Amino acid sequence: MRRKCHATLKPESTRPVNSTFLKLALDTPLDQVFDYRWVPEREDEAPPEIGQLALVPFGRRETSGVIIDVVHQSDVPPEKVKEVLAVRRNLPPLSGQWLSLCRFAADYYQRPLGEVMVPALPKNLRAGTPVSLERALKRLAKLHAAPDPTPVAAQELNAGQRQAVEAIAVAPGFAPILLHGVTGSGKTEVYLQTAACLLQRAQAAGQPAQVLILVPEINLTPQLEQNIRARFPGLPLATLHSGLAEGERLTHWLAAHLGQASIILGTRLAVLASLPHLKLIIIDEEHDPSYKQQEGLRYSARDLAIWRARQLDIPVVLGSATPSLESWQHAQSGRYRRIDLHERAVRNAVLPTVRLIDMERDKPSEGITSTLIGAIKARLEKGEQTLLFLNRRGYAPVLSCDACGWVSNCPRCTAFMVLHKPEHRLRCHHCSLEQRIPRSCPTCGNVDLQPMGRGTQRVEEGLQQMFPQARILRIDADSTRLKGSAQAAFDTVHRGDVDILVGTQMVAKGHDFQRLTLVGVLNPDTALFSHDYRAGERLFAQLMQVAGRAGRAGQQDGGNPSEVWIQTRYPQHPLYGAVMAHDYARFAAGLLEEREQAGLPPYMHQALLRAEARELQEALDFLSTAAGLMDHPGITINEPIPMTLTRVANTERAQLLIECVSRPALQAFLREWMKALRAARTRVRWSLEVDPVDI
DNA sequence: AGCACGCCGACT
DNA sequence: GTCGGCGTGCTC
Repeated sequence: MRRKCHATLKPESTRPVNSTFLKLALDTPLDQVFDYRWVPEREDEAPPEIGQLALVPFGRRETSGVIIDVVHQSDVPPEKVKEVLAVRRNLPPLSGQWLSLCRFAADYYQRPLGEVMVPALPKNLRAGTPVSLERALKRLAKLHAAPDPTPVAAQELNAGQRQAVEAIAVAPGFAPILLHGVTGSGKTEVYLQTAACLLQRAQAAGQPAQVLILVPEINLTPQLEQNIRARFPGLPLATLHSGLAEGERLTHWLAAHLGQASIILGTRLAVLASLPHLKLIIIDEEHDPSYKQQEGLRYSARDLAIWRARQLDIPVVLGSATPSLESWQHAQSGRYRRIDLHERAVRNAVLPTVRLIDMERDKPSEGITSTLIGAIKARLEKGEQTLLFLNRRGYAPVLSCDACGWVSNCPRCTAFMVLHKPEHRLRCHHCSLEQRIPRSCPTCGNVDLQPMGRGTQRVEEGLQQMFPQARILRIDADSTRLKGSAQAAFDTVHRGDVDILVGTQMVAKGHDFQRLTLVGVLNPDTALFSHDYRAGERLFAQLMQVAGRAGRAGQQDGGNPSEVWIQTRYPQHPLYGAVMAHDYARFAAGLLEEREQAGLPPYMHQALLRAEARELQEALDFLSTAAGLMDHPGITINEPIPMTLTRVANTERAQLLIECVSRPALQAFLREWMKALRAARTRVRWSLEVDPVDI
């Protein structure tokens, strides 16, 4: 009440000298900050601080934002300026370093500041409802008091690992280190001992310290979390990933923000956490595409992590058996330091033997060649496990009618409806439309509709017929839809209650299955001829990764190394040659040469303007107009083209590729271009992606 | 993006 | 006569 009087006291007079305005970053697509008037409740109330959160009226609703400045003057007409509803006082303000990180991300990816900052904070902090920090803190104490598993001593390091730990630990200031080593070379041990080293040193110096460990997928957090807890009993650990409930997320975020968690383990979103005492960043499987956010703010968590390390002048470790070409090239040029782990650190372990099966000679039945069937049989007899990898879920990618040529097209997308047999459904993997499986052909009435091609469900069915006694388990996005079911499935495999595991890329990452001695790769060839120039790189990484799943059961008894069989129609393809030789360096050298000649990343910097409309022509026209909006010396703007998957959910999509050899020049152009595009109001939905990965 | 206002078609 | 379609406009 009193506030109202104050506000209307003398609207025409000069502003009071002591009036206070807050500049707020709000979660809105409008690229601007918003000024609000702040009035003290009591005479002696101190003004809010930069980095605190404020609740404000915005349009007809209430929203909260981050205070990015506190000023005594506003350029906004006084009648438009509204008053702050509340300031969250019971939270230490977000640091200047965190604000700079967000400012950089907003600037680099061309998004409004508030759209970066606000979604990076737990919803429960944003809401107007008061959050009792005490109760949060109590939960935190509980979190730390969780019974730790039996402590596990640090493993003895081999020469390569020791060199890596020392190099990282003594690194002065900003030091990007590419840790290159195959599965089983002991990268995790290097992470753990490096973290231990830094934390101990900080503790000895009486300094608080935090280590951020990023992993590509939620599925990988429980395993690593267990490792960390076993190694560091009692050490406060926070986890951050999208699987957390809001309450949990708040608790863990607070543990990080208040500096109480020493180790923060998380997926890409954790890179935007507030970490006041950050001293080391570790990015596991740094090449993994999951580090790229594919909607909203399309950031690369790896790139932001590196920026963050530079900002804080701390080391950052990028670990991978198959580094991204960007990182590999930086290592070649000397910008990153490369450390190779040559040996397999696990005792007696040798690399699995990788062999090809020529599908032209050995015709598969039920998608599996006789060679592979024989190898599976041998494993069943010895009580060992087999993993069959097929990156295609569902029963069959398309249902068709032999009589008239009808195929199960999605009515809303330029894609097939995928047959899901256990669910008795046709399902579009792009718009999620579902239909019953038609009994007969919708065009000609033929009752004999044929599934074409093969997904994990069909392979599972075929295996059940071939090996009726075997315990077969399928792990893919469909079989693990329920929360916790993925973990349960992996546990079943680890317990040894599975003979044959069939899975998509979900099974390719992270898990070591001790009794697994055979990996079969069913249909990798499609990636060889993809229009996406990164498909080969991804396939190579995937094959190396899935090959690494083979455990050491046979070897510990002095048996043969594990086997990997790849079924292919192109056994001469150089990619497979490099996989068989476990030779990433050769493969990368070849790709880098191709990329340089073709003018592709990492020798070129790209951005992609995407447009969506009801009619394709509208989208293309918009892109043409956008292309002609500004002069662009030194910048290549290509022809607008329809996207490969042109229509999704009845929306036609097109894109425009922008290229420049200079990143700063591209950034400068994009900044001006976005300003111009935002000013030109259009009916077409559009978005910009900087450093796109799927072209 | 939300969330309003505003002006034309099928219903209790 | 209203309910409601989504076109246009604004958010300190």
